Amino acid sequence: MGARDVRPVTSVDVAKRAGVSQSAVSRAFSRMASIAPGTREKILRAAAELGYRPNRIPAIMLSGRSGMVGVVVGGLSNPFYVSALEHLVGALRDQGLQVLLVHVDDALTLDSALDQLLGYRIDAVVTALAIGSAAVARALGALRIPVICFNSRLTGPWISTVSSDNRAAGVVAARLLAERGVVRPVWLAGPLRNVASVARGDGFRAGLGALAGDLVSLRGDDTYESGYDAVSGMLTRGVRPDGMFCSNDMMACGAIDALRERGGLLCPEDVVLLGYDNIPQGAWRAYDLTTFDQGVERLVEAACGILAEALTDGAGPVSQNPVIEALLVERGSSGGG
Amino acid sequence: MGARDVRPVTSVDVAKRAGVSQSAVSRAFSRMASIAPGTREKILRAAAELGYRPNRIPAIMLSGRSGMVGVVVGGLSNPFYVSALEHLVGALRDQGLQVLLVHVDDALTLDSALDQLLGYRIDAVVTALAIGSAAVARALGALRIPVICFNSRLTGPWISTVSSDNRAAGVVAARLLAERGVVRPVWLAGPLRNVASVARGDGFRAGLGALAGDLVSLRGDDTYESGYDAVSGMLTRGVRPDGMFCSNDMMACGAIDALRERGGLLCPEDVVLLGYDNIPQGAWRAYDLTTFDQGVERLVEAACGILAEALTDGAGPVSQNPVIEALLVERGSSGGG
DNA sequence: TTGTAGGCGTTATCAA
DNA sequence: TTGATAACGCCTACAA
Repeated sequence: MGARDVRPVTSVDVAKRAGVSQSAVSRAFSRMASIAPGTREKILRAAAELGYRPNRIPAIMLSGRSGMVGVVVGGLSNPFYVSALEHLVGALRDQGLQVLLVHVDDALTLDSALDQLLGYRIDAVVTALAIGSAAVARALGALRIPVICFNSRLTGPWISTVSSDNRAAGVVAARLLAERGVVRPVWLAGPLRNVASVARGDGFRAGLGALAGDLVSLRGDDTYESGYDAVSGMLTRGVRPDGMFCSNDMMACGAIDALRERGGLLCPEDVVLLGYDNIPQGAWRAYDLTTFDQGVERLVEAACGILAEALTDGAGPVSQNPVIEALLVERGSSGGG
Repeated sequence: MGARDVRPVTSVDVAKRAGVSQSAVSRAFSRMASIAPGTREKILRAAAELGYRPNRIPAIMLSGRSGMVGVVVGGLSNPFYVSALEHLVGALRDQGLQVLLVHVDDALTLDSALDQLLGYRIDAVVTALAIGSAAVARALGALRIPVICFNSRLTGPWISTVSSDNRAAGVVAARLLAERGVVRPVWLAGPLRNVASVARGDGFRAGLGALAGDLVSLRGDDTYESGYDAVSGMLTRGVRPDGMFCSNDMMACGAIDALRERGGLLCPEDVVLLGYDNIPQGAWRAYDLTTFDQGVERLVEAACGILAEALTDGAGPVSQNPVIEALLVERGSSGGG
């Protein structure tokens, strides 16, 4: 037994020092407890002297609620998810909730990770996984605690999803390209399993109207490299677009670089190009990317609202699916800004 | 009392169903406990039928150890820190440790956040705060649990710091510029409080030798915008460098864009330019940035090694300060790659 | 190998 | 307003 094992100061220690009962100490640290101001002060002084810090663990045992929320993230290589995480952590803190962070590579990791988290009696799960397989849905639904997703298609009595209005944004993108006189549009999609990407593509096609017949569709995996490669391949095949909508900003940046390097095409002079997410790098001068802002603050706010409701005492399973409008941010790549 | 309040399945429930004592259930789920294989199997079956999941909270009460590590991050706008966080979370998981994430804006937030975390009886704190003020050091040192920092200067019996060899990298950067025939070097520093940046600058100056007399020093705040602005200002003042070392990749990207847009200067033709961190965006074609890779994996590995030692039963305060060599990654901005 | 019983540090209930 | 006492769910001697 080394120095680490010095027993932390408990309420009993404080009680002894302050000459009161242990329950009095508990009351001194509780908001809505009736205690004489003098007693409380005496206790707080004793507590400060001893360096006492209330232990939350026993309260968790009694209440069955830990005040912790499991936050499951996938690849953080996309700055959009990082930003979402950042805001989420702050918003949860403001609600007095702690974040138990889990990073997940595949469904297997998810299962074992959730298992672990359940041992800690987390109150809810928030996930920003772009991808929702059936296995994931099953795992999350089985938890029987509130689950909140971003841009997913998962459903179930305990599952809520906060989405950006992907389809509407796709329509707006199409209209913008049409306005700019685009006649050879290209759609750079994300992975098929990314439902947000699918919705963006659907909206884009719908918005193109008659022009949709000429639409060239490419597919990437939401990374910069995949955008670069997809466009390089397209150029090699002799396709030279004059307008392009990319399912996210990372791919859009790759597309811009490929257009310039492999095709000598510049945005917006030769190609009117749009992305999605409004990541910081899109605003960097080398890209100056027109894009859609999902409104991370509003997404997170909606998520936390649902969470608050779901965690209300006596609330049953909560399932809501708010949709948040994405806002066009015009910069140079579309000839705006 | 709504649906959420259905009492979770406990070991007593399982015991009843399996027709054994509660302690038998506890043993069935514990590694090094003597239990008859048949009994264990019977119990596991009953547990599966009931959907029992061992509750870790009581064990925390008994042992005083939660298996949770507080991870404190500052701005996640720098992808380098994101990558470090990502690796860290994975590595801690592999050690059976959970991550309680805290996002901190200022010393005040830190204090209250640490207070909260202590209530959860976290076993240690890992922080990737770029900035270590005296207040932060005091707050962390007062915890009396192991604290591990990245690239900090914090000291104390409970505090360890894992650093990249910032000074040595600075020397290497200077030598590389000299080799490339640079005669008008520029150093773009980060904030003064960033000790890693200071060390990089010291090494750079030392490595320049006689050339150091002509060194132009700029200061940014580690963001893209600050790099862009600092270089724009420099160009306005008529300074036209032929070599540049930037304290991090974000500023380096800003510098490259400013050199091109505001000065018509290209890298590497006109300016040999280096960054630090090896963030993914540096590899994007628009930047093709030569940089130093801190070796996140090795940094994290070192941190976890220290942590494992510090969390060994009976270990006293552990304080180590390993330094990890940063590796030059040559790409186009220095004329290499 | 198995069961019984005590205790971990709080909060909540009840009596004083 | 206070203090004594019973939980909370599991782990761990100790006894059988």
